[in-house]
Amino acid sequence: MMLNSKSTSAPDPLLDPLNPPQRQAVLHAEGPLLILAGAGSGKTRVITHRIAYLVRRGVRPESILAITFTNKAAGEMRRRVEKLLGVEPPWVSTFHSFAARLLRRHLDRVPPYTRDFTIYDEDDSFNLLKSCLEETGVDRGLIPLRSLREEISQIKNRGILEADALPPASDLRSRILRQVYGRYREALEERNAVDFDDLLLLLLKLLETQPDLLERYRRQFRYVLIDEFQDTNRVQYLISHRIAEPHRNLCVTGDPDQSIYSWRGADLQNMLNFEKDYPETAVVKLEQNYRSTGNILETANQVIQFNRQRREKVLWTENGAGEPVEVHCFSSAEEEAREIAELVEELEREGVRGSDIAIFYRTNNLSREIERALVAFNIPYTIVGAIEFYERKEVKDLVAFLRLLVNRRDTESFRRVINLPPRGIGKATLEKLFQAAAQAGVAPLMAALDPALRARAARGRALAGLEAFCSLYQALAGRLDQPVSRLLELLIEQLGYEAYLLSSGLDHLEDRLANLAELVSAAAQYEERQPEGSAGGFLEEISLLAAVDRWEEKRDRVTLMTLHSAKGLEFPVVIIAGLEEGTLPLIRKNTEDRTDREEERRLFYVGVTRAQRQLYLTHARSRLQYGSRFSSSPSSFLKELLSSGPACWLRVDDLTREALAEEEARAGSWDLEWDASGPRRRYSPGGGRTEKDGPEKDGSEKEWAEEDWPDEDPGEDPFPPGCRVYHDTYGEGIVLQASGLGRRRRLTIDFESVGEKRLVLGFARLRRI
DNA sequence: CTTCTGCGTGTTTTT
DNA sequence: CACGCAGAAG
Repeated sequence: MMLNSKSTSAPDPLLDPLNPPQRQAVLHAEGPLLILAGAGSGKTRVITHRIAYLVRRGVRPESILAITFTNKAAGEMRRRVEKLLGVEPPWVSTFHSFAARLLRRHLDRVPPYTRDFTIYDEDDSFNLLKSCLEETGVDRGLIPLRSLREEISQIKNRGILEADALPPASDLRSRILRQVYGRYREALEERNAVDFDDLLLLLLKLLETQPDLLERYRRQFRYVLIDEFQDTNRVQYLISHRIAEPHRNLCVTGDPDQSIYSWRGADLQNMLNFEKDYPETAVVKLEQNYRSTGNILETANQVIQFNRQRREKVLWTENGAGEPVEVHCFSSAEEEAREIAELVEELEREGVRGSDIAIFYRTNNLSREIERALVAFNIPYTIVGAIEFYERKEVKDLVAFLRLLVNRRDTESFRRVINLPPRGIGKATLEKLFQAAAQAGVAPLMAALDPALRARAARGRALAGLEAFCSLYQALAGRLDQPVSRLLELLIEQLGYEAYLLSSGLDHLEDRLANLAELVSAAAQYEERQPEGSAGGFLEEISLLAAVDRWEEKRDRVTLMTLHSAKGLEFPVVIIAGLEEGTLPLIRKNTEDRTDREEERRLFYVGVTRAQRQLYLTHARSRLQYGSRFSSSPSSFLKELLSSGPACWLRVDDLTREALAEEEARAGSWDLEWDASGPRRRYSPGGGRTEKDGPEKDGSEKEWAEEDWPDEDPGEDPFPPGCRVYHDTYGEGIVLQASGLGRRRRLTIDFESVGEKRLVLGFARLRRI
């Protein structure tokens, strides 16, 4: 990794470790700069050294605005600059955190917003949108909420804030969209809340409508750096453009081949058109890779060359070729998971640390099977994302209460906690309360706190419940000056939340109770980091935290994450699972081409280029989904990998080759059973009945214990020629001949159903019969 | 008002 | 399978 550079003049820690293009990028202090940085080309190093270099030249650290993709990356960058300089640049963050920080200072310029606004996450804004839809009386069946939400997000990412600014509605759908969007916008303002898109959009509007603010930040941020520029959306680009326009010190880095967020509004055009807005841009290309072995890089290049919409770029390295990249095929996802666990175990036996191993997959649900296998093998792991801590019910409950304390207009949180624990306030009461609030022109919480108003909305048990809630609320509101962790403790205690959990009949009670403690300790950690912090600051931090940000690399723990989360990271050993057509590339049914194969390929590329020393690609022939088993073919990406003929950098399982050949043969045939429904077919073992997930598996799994598979041990031959065997897919057969030893032993078997096949012992699930 | 049951449906990916 | 939702009983 470290470059060996012996400079003749005095050693310079900022420039010496850099190669010529890297150095050029660092030295280009003034004027627009576009750094096309291939994977593993030392981009982060260039950015940190550039920041350090600017500071050394006399630029004040607070004049530098650096935007990264995750908070984790931001933290790392700050630390690295600190190491080089002894100074931490204060403005290194994600776009969203940066926006939140500025809005926290100025959003009261856009009434009715105040600086105590709440940030709504996906879930909150989804719920809010749902009630907006109900209010407007639009038939729910007309447009799925999901797509409505998506479209609204797209609108915002295009920079449109007011519903009136939408093009006049022509069809029913856009009329509804316009109407609901308008209502949603209003509802957010009433609640003093912003969603993720608003953070960016409102900041842009603030810069566009408040000349003094624009001026101020233009003067402050004399140098702007944007990392992962290929994944910025229009609004993000405009924010940086507004700030950098006069002084033109805008440095962007990115790799078009790693653009994987177009579904979130990321716009490659930002990168491709950069030179239009900044014609005097200097372009630096970083193509030397320091991260991976030659073989891994070869694989990466082979993958990405199949994309048509790209600028030619070939990564190269001086690193050795290393081990070949391995492709493995398994009969089922369960087996895939088990074999991955076994592989991890073996690697660890060889001395690889668990934390040096990462397992990637396309969708979160693929982690389950793998997790199960790792647990069975007693291998410690951490999983990034999936069931997020801050999305758990018990955590959300408490956070909602906290939010309501900070922002009384946060009606979504109010809804969540008003009857928690149950105190007899139901839909009807709530409805009346909302009406009373609307009439009085106040937020529902304020109506509840007003004795006259609440008496109008409820009586009897419900009224008593409201009163109980209000006295609790007021007691806690009086304690807002306390540290957040203390406030949370009080909250848990006074709500009687533990007792409520225990009597709620929810499952995983110990976990939930432990989560309460973890939340309190997260707050305590926040206080330690931010002694000046407030409840509002804590809330902001947790709502802008990404899954990876919460991930702490723990020694000896294998890491599991989605390919998206893997962006920007690197691991000595990488395993990418589920390389199956339909899964990676992911293909959604009933949606034509909404998924972009090129973006899927880039995603695969991102995964491949995370690997430093070893890369394993696995796929399974069948997978459980929705409770029944579906068969799956190898990913077309694997086919592409193999298309260049025999390659020394790739070691491919015979079963994969067979599967690909089968797929090819099938393509032209009219085999109804296999061909009817596209890439995903119900699994039919031996070509017969549909197999429902049955209990018979348990019995057979035991027989595949690892001790049956001597590794490179010539001992006795478990499958001598002439013996009869059973195979999960092919059924019964007779071993004709065998060669090789241990797990790599190859068998030629004559199956009754499909004829002769060659299989690799270590990966074929064979049973002697 | 709360809780239970049965039915239908199927979420990429994440700030 | 597993979750959310609608509808009915208590």
